[in-house]
Amino acid sequence: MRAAVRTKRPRRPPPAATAQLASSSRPKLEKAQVPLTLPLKSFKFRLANGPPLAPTPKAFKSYAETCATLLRLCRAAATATSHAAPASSSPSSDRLPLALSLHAHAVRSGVAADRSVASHLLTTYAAFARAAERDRAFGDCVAADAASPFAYDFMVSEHVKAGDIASARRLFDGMPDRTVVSYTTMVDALMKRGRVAEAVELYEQCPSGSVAFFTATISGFVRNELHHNALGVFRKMLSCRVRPNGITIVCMIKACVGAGEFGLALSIVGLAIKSNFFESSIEVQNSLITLYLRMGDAAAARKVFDEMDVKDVVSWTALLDVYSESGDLDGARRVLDAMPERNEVSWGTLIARHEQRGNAAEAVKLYSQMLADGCRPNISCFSSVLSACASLEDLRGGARIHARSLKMGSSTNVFVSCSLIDMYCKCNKCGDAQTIFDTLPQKNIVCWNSLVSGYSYNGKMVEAMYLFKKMPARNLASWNTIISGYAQNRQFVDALKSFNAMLASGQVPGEITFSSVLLACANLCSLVTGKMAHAKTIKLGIEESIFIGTALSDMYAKSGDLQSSKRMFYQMPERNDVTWTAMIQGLAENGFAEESILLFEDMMATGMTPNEHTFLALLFACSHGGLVEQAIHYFDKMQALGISPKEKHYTCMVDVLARAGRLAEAEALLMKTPSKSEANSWAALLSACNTYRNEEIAERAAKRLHELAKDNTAGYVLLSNMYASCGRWKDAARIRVLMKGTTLKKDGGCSWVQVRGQYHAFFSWEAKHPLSMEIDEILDLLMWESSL
DNA sequence: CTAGGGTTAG
Repeated sequence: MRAAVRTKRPRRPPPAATAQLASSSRPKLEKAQVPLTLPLKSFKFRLANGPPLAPTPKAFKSYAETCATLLRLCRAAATATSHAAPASSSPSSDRLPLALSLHAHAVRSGVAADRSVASHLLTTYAAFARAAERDRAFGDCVAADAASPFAYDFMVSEHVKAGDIASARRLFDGMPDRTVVSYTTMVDALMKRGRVAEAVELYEQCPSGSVAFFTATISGFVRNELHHNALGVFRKMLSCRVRPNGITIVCMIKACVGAGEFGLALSIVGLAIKSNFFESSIEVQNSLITLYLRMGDAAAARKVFDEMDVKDVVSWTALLDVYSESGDLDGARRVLDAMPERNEVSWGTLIARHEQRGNAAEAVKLYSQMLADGCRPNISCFSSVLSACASLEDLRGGARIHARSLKMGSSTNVFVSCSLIDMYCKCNKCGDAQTIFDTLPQKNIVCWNSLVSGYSYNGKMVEAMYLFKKMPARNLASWNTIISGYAQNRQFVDALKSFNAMLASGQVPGEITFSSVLLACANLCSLVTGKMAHAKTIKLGIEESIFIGTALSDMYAKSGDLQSSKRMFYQMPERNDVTWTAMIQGLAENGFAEESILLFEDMMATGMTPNEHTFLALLFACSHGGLVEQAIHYFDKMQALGISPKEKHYTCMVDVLARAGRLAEAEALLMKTPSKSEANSWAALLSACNTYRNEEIAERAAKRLHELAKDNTAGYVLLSNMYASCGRWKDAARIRVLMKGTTLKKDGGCSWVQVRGQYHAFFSWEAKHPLSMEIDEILDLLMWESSL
């Protein structure tokens, strides 16, 4: 019975079985298992019948071929095992001892040095992940002069796969004749590790070129964001008459997108269609979706997706990004839910987009949903969600993610580490950030910049500068970090000093640099320095930039040169809400309240939407111009536009009302303030009470101020002055005593002069200037002379 | 023994 069934099956398999075989996702496994039994049986038979000697050349050849075939079958079994499900792994795993005994017999029979057998031994051991035996087999190969170029190629690639570039390189350098395959392997490995210079050297050394060789170089340049070099390699490839294939097209589309060469990209797409790569390759179609998306043609991207016969996760993820890029994050979420399968990249895309658009809370929420969906976060996910935690200042959440990244071994990745450093610093945990930094096995320049920026964020400019000086290398971002750090911490003199150091170091400043430098100039009212900075922006050809233009206009206004400020403003090719706000504020601060209000009306007329800062500038104008009615009008208008007033808006309103003597209204508004902690408003009211001699409200204001202004020196000073001006000397003295008791000190005055590009600052509370002794002496001399 | 290069996110 059994025999009958067996003999029938190979002749005419049942239709169901054929269908199953055809649809199997692992045809290799089937192929390897089916023919293995017969040759093995005959081999065992030979072993059992005496030592297999090879007396005639014909017999030798036949025996070597048998060995090679058997080893190939062993290797195929090993590869099939590593890809197959665990259940089916047991029948193939016993092939390793077989391979070992084959090896022994091959040695004894003298066929081990046969090129084919030697190569098979090498690949078999590699397939069974036996590195030691593999290396010995290769060593034997070389010793017996049986090492084919293939054996060398294979070993180079094995070292690269193990991450041992040094060994790969050593082997490559010692190769008798280097093949284009090993050149390809080396160039690719070096490019993937960012060692572009070495890769380029090999690229130029390689005497010939294949599609894979050129494509690997193109891909390497793209990976290292050297898109124009990639385009150059493509031109070289064409001039060498090497025809691109689908993989080349994919890499070139990426290169063109990176270089912004959309015209070239489209002609390459034309080439792909002509060569029929487009129809046959899902990857080419996927990269086309992204190409159209980056060109800003979402409809075309959508069309490519819709017309695809077969779509995979990548296609769906690309579509998801088509939605998120156009700002439709809800649509992107719908795509995510509709996808037949999702992976961590799909989730990561959505998380990153939410994080970029400032919706950090949603990013964190999506992250937990991703985990619930069973996706393991990768480097990018960690990086995005940690940035989200940083902006939420969510230390607990951030630390939890830190723990997971530790468990997954991703925490030492530079991207994740930088995000971690940033997150801990934003949560005011500089110590933890420093620990992460110190324990990093390899740091890049971004890690240094992150920590410098973190210290600046926490106002620790001494630490920031210490670190900045210790940096092994500095780039534009490093200089921007330290300069903006000083500017944000209002150490404007230091900001300008660093700017000068930057210029001296030969680093060319960028837009961000100038926005900090101009901010410093504006705050120091240093028109000369500001003008020099302006000249530099013209020289660099960036004065037309919206950021630079705004900063310049602001700098001129703050320095009192309204003429230049206005000229900058009106010359700008385009203006945004920040630009308008800066000009409105500039006019207000220089006392042109009416003009400021008129400019605001112009802004509204152009259809620009004002923000809370715009209204603050406007209310400031009203307050300084004493325009009470307008202030009330704009205060209402602001709320009508859906902008809720913040403390500073209330302060302005209280100020304008109080200055006009409408003290009761001011007090009433202040009582309505959602945040009761604004001491400055009470101080403004108190100050006005002083002017209008309203002791009744003054008492209440003083009481509130006293409660709130535990650390507000201005409040104490005002209160004390108020009592003094009313003749209530005892109260005034009491406040002064109170100030001393709470270790509060009135902020000292500070002034500075610029002499030959150097800033010299003078402080009222201590003699900090190194030459203060000499300066004082000369001052005494001058005073004595003038008194004569 | 026929290798070596690839698609989405950051």
